[in-house]
Amino acid sequence: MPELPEVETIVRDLRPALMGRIITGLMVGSACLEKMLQTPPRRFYEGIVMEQVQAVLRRGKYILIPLSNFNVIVLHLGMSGRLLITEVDPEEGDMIERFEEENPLNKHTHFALEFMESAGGNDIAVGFYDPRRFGRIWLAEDVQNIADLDIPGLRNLGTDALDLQLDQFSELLENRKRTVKSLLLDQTQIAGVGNIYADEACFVAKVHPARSVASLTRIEKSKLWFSIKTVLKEGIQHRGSSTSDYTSIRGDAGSYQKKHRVYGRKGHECVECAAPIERTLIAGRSTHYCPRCQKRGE
DNA sequence: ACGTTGACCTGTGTGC
DNA sequence: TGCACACAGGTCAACG
Repeated sequence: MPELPEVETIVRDLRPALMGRIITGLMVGSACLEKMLQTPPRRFYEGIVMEQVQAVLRRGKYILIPLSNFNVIVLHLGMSGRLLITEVDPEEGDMIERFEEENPLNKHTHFALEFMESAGGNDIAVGFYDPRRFGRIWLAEDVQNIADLDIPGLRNLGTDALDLQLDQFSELLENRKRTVKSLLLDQTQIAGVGNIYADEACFVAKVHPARSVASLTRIEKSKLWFSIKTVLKEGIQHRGSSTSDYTSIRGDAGSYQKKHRVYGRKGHECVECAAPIERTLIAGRSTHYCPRCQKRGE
């Protein structure tokens, strides 16, 4: 589900809610134990309990939560993962217990963190809801430099799409045979772009997603670079795309799906030329484009 | 060095 | 209503 704009929205909401709070509890469901939690639960618990949240950061589609003991909680939401925040009335007793019993989404809430009140507010819990269980959770220990976290996927992560400069982007395209779509989705090259925003960026740049990157002209390269930035920033402004699962930490939907130009619009009229949008498979992923605005040739 | 395919999972929508 | 099938925002490994 979540690509850069969705994860960025989550991080921006989570940051003020968690900053300075102390972690007091942990809930790990059995489904989570098997695959999702990548650090042994006892080690995870001992590495976070009574530690204070120092920051809430994003790298590509990963969420990082550095703690006062130099450990870092790392989260990846996979396809269907959501973080949901619950404020707890102190009268109601143990929040993790309540979370398990009363949360309407509890069947797929496999993991939760509990935070002590700060500055007089109520205690809160953050639940990790993930029906498909592609999400992953790690604890990186004794992290001296946040830039070299030893987590698979993060270790080889490319430059964050929002930080990518045009000259860097052009270099990534040099002498490569691969398709534009597969390059945009490759997290080791560009971090944060997923299936929706790859299609949207190609449309805005008027580039067919099956073109080889080597075939792009200098002007097409810079248009594509600018289009990536444009659609990601638009996505953030609209608090993400909610086409099926994604919601914010308060459970509300983003609105960028209403602005999609091609993604999920198969058979609908192109917003520019009214030709019907087509859907095909490129790099194994569902890909949407306008056959008239995005020519394969040249 | 590529692309493709299947695996990992559950839920939802469609067509018969 | 039931059933089969296609499809879903991500990543990883195996194969050709």
